[in-house]
Amino acid sequence: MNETTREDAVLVLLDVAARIERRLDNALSMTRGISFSEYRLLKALAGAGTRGVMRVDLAEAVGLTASAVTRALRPLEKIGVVATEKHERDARCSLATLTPAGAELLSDAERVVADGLDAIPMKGLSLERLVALQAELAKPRQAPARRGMIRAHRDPTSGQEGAS
Amino acid sequence: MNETTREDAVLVLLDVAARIERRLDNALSMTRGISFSEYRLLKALAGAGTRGVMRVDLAEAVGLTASAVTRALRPLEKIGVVATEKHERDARCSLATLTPAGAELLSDAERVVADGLDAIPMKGLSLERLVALQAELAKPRQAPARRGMIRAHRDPTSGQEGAS
DNA sequence: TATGAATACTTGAGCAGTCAAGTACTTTTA
DNA sequence: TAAAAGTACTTGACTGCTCAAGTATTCATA
Repeated sequence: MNETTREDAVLVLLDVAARIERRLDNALSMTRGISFSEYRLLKALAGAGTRGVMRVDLAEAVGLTASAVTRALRPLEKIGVVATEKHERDARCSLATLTPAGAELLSDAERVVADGLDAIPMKGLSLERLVALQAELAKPRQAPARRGMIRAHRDPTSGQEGAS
Repeated sequence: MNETTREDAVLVLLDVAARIERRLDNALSMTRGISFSEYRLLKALAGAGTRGVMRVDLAEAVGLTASAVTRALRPLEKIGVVATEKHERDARCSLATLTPAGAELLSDAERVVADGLDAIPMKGLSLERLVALQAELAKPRQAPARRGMIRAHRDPTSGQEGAS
């Protein structure tokens, strides 16, 4: 029966998350014409400052695949809120940055999100626990990288390091 | 800055939920060939006992639209884990029930989910808070039903009442 | 230094959901 | 009791994601 309680908790957690996400998504798309995913992308870009961010890191930051980021970024570039430039030393990478227009859109969107969140009483739900849970879940699933199979040539001078 | 902290908490919550859902979905589809949505549908059907459940109530229970339930139920019927019969007094409704094969699949799937959850330390995250949050979020968004616009002819004898 | 492996990104195909509109039926009300 | 309104479900068109495969590039190594 305790088993059931824990599963119920998880089911409720998932349900709550879905509702919050849908609510924020609606608010954003109605008032600013962007989706919640796009909002998260803009936020991740802003978090990287003036450095450009690679697609893969963006994907990691917002919980999408690189493929999804490629597709999501295109319209954002088209409307001029995101710009892409080449990495000067690694031609494979294209680094995305927030334009001034993008920064403005983001700050508008942040207000929308804050308003949306006002209706949601999160107090009592500890951020620490959630972060711990997140870290736990972000661990590699299996095959814990037996040899030195670490990301090879990440360049400290330009790839983002703290877009979370 | 407190504003930011709360938004961060929500963002982390959504992230955690997405990771858990993906993990369970993978586990279920690899071992039992069903998605997490399908699992939730089966569970909702089981919760209704022998009574059939209407599409709309199923949708409400699992957080999908009636449209999505219609589409999701079709393959489940095809493989024989769900059966549909007509409501005897309201020809609009089709009532879904779990077949014995469906009940068996569900109990297998429940084991898979329980195993998947074992890796997730949920302790410290109170179910009560989550449920309160869920209730809050489930409230009608706006236009609180000004006249007596309540669900009309819900039949106590067959429509489900506790499939949650 | 040539070759194989890893990495960054893009693209094609497919899937699972949404919304809007349509059908069939039931209830309300004038 | 006929018309209007509401409800249950389905369908068509679309979106936003995924995975798998392909291209271009860089790193590692024999």
